[in-house]
Amino acid sequence: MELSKNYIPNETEARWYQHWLSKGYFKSTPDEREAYTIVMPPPNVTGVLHMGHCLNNTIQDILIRRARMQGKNACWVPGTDHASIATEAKVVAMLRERGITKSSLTRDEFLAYAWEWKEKYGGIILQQLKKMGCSLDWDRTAFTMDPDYYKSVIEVFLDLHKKGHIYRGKRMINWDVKAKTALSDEEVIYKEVQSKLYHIKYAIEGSNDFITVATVRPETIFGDTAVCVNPLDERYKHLHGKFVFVPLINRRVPIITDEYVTLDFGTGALKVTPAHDINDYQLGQKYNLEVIDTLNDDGTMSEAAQFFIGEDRLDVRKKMEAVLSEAGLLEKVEAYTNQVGFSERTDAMVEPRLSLQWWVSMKEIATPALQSVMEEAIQFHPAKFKNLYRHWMENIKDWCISRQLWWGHRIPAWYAPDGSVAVAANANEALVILQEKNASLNLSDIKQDEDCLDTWFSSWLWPFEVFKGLSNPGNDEIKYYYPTQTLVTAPEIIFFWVARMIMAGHEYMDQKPFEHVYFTGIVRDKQGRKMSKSLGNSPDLLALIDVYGADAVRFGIMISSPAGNDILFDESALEQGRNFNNKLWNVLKLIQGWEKRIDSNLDAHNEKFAMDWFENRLSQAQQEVDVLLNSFKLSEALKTIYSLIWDDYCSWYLEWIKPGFEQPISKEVYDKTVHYLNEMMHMLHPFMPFITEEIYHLISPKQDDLCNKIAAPIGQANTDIVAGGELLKQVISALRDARNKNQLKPKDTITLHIQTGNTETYKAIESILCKQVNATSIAYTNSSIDNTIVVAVEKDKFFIGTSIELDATALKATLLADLAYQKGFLESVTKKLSNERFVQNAKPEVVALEQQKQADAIARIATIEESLQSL
RNA sequence: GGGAGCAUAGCUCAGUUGGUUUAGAGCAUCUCGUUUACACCGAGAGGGUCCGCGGUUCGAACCCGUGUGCUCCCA
Repeated sequence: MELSKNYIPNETEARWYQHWLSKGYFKSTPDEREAYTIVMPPPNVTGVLHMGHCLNNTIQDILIRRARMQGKNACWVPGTDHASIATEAKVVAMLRERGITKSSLTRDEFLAYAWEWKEKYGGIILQQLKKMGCSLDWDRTAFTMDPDYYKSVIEVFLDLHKKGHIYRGKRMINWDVKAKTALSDEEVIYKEVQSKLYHIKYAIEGSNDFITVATVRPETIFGDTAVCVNPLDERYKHLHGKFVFVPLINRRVPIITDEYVTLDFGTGALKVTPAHDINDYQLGQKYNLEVIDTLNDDGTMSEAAQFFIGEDRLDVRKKMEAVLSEAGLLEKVEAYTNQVGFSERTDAMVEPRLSLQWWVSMKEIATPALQSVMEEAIQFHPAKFKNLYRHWMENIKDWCISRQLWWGHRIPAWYAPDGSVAVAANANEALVILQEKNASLNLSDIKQDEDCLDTWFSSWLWPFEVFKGLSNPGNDEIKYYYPTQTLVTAPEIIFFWVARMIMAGHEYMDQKPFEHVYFTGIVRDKQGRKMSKSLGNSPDLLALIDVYGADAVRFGIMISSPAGNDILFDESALEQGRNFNNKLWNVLKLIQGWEKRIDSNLDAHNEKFAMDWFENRLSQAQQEVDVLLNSFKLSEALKTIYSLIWDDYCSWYLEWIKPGFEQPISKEVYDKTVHYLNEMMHMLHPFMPFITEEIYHLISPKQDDLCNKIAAPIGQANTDIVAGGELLKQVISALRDARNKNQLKPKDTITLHIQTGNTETYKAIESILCKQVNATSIAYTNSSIDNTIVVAVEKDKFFIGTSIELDATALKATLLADLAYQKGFLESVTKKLSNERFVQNAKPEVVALEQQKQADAIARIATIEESLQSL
């Protein structure tokens, strides 16, 4: 078959992916083999493939394909996350385009739209992963809102509540006074507005003096329960421990001190309104201040405000200027620009408001999760994240799990009209609980909590619930696949997700969820900026795959992806991948071209050295790659394979065994060469699955597929043989360099004399050496040869004879540079050796080594000086 | 404000318990070359104050202290 000039990926990739699918290679069912399980971090159901997914899933595919080729039962589970905030936002935007507002819909109507949207657009990303070659078990595709999964999430809520880990607590939320609803942080849009900064005077108790406080929201003073100053502020030191009176209502409140207050903003004195400001709320908690809510849910002043009851807070703000001024309590008003939050839905100015939310108390469930990482039952790669994890887990804060959204798992709590609450699996069960207090209640009296659970409250169950470990406890699959082997994820969600999965695993499966966690880097652009939609610096992956091929994209992203560091993505890495594809393709073409000239009787004597060397070099590289992959150094493993193929195999081995033009090749050499290529395709397959499968089949007829072929055991490399090859490379490079420096054209032939103590070594490689440096003859000598170019490699000298007129100046310059280097080196070694303390204190082998270096340098200098004289 | 991490060639990074030459690789750059797999190629070359300062040591890219710059997480 005639092969195309360059490799064309698209057709090949689609064909092989279909073939693998039709053979069912990616499917896994429990059997007697060792399991290797990865659960894919579920992308948002709204997601489209971006570089982060590409990196993440390529890594997982490499691990899972390697495991499969090691004969393990590899199981990689795909799925998506309902992503409550992101999805709800998308659905709201879609509805808005159709002229429908969320507030005009009932909860059920909205959810119907959301599901419709999910069925239509959800999981596009999973289809895109097929293009990447990801070997996922598609039959297992899971979703965090599947019916069983939903039930499990609710069950976990009920269970944690029963155990006393879930409680209700106050939290500052964003309140939309028009929609009369809480907003998630994502639904608040911050805008810069021109405000006024009011300087208001608070009378000091037992004095005629005032302390002046600056605020942009004067209407909130009715909720003030303290005034706070920085303890270091000299202006207010005399007021520590005193009390002041809130203007108009004359509430007596303390002056407290806290570092939170900045000295140079406003007057340096802060009014503290715990009910209506998040920072004030925290201060209030710290100093046990009273919380006075002065707003109704429609944004009008409540009875607690005492003044302006029922009037809108913004109207009151305007009126306050006159009222305070009249009372002589307004010192001045300044223009002030600040950021204010507005509702994305109604454009109303958002009011911070305290609200009762659901919380998980973390201390207790975090303990085993901290332990399993510290004791390395779960290993982090790179290990540096252990510190970060420990620090966070030791200072863990309670987790607010309610979100003011509809799309998600609705909180299983019901309220009676009197505000009493029951946590239960359904309304009927809740009613029973609530009737204990009030027997006259019926179903229509009670209302379910409007909020949803935080997305992470469902995804923390992922590693076991994809096997129905909670909804169908102790089933065959959970017993076989759990704990999983490796989790691959981004370090930014170590706390949101990784830590919580570990907690849930211990709490519900009584086991860690995974053995290894591999943290990828963050994908950035060339300038180091994080890839994001708003910057528009995220490339279209499918377009890149079309241009370069999936293998090249996988190569490009992995080669620039050192473990644990961010990756700076640059298209030139993809070019490198494409070029590598092409190199592989041309290897195939070259070897295939020899097929019709195979001669079974031809002797392989001249190629023996090359074959022995490569066989051992291959084993050595396989060993190295194995070690690197075991320690999750994927990028380095790929570099090792790349260099083995490109440098050792193509640039050296193939050149050494290549038959002359139209010349036959011995069957032994041909078979070995094909065998090595097969082995290398095997090594490379997890990284570049498509082209390796293609070449594996094209190079020789095959019954099996590379995709699920089990690797042969790795041979033991003979280091002497490998070193012999390295010496040969070194000699060839040195001789080529000398040729180059003396401006010999590739076509110009040379004669070679070698002065060496190891004639036998060179006898074995004479034919290769002649071919590689274009020498017509090789002879051995005991002394210098006149009128030649002299090259020294280790202790051996090479004399290049040529009929071309030599320009001695270039040669001389090179020799002089080398001489200077060697002399400098000798000096440093000699200095070290003449230091008595070094000789006395250093380990004997280190001293011996230095002496060896010294002797070598002296010999080398003598050779160079001799060469210079003969010029 | 609290915490974690990073700093080595133009760029991205290796560099193991401190001693295998005066620090390596890939990409990029430069020179030469169209030789019968490949110009998406081949053969070569140049390129470094290992962030600054101080210390420990016979010996520091590596250990300790300190300064500077950058990144991330939490508030």
